[in-house]
Amino acid sequence: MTVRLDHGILASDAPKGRRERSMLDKRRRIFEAAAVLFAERGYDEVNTQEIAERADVAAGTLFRYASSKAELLLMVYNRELRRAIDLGVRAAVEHPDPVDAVDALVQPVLAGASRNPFTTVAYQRELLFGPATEQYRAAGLALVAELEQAIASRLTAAPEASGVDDVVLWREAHRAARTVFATLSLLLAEPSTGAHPEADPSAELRGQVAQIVRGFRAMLPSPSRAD
Amino acid sequence: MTVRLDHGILASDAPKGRRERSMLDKRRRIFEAAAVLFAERGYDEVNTQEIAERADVAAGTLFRYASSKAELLLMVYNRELRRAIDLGVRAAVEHPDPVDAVDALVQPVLAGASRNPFTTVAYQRELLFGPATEQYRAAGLALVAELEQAIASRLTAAPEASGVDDVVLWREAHRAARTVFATLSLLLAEPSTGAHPEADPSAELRGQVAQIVRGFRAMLPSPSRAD
DNA sequence: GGCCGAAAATGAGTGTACTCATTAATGAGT
DNA sequence: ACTCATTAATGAGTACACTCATTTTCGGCC
Repeated sequence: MTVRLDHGILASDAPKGRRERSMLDKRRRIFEAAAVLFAERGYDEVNTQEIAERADVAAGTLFRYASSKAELLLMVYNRELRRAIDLGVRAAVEHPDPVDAVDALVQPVLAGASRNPFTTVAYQRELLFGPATEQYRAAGLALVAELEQAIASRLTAAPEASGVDDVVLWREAHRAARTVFATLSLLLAEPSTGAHPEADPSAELRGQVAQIVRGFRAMLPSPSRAD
Repeated sequence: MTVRLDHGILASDAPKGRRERSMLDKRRRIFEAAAVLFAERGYDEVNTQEIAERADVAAGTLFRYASSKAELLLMVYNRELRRAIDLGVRAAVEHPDPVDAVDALVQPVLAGASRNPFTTVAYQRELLFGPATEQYRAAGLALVAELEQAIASRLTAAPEASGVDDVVLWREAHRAARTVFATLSLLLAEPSTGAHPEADPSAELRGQVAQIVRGFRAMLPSPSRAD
């Protein structure tokens, strides 16, 4: 059962022993069990015992792979967020207009959320307000930072940004990006707040993005009246 | 069940019997016990048993006055939010400039939060992402709506808003107000995310508000170049 | 193959938020 | 003052996330 690699392929995708393979497989089983159960029945309605059973591990073993139930949720849905961001980045390059581009960047996140609204609420809750030290939470926050970075980059690339002091430009771009994400978060919380029963969250998001991007432009000192 | 009052005083502040008085007093004791313990040791470090003991009621009795530990938190900190909003509203009228005014409206919320950063994180978490049906959560969300309304009102009162179609004006004003609150929420989550260790959250909030208000102005169709 | 230290897995145990069947208190009617 | 239906209070019980002392498995070494 030894893995023989005469060519120089990286060890990372060549499991080195029974032990490591077993752990990788357990991780996979746990991930899948959690993913399926959360999707089918929702975060609150699933208990860790069930996830452990479906993954065919003991109850305590779960917590060697994710330090809490919330971390399991983060682990699973980080992948969805990853996908949504990649989709958004690819879609954004098609749009010359900054508003269109930023809108295209964030819409996939909203779209992904509409599949499991309440589990998305739980994900947002744990991501933004959860305990500070957890590994999958940190990974999720890194994804958020990446999304914000993508938004900021797109904004600074706009033609009207030329000739503006870089420090000011990037500060304002990051502010706008942060604001866009904040708005997106609140929109994702809506199933829970029920505060603004928007007929069309997607259109509302676009409206907010338009306003924020306009605000960003208006803050730039050089008043190049483009558009 | 008839309320007999020969003078026209409202029934609400005239306890009608031993039972009602006893319940009011219990509510007061529970509120105070929760407030003190949360403030002293933080939400996570206090258990409901301790609150019950300090309030001198049985463990089960707590849950007749607040349906969950989270509801206790909401109950207590809604009062802080109420205070902060009132402060903000009073401060805002002093400022002729809309950016200054909106900034003045929201700064007290941030200031109040800095007293108990982590308990504020918990409050935000429960307020925005908690279970949908709870009474104190609904009250808290109403306060948020009130804050957003105050912001929107102030924005529509700006001179450059005159002569703009009311529907557009209010739609954009509410969007901006919502965005301001979203931004504020993220800023309040910072102790937990640690993502942007701003030296000065207050200054950052002002920067974001400036951008959002500018965006609001820029969306108004009539391009009255005021200021 | 057999031994041994290290690492992983296990599941009974623990703390705690919340429930609910039972008990106690209240006040309206007589 | 007594009865009695209604409502509040109670605290032992339950469910569930999470812990940790013990057991099992692994893999390097002879």
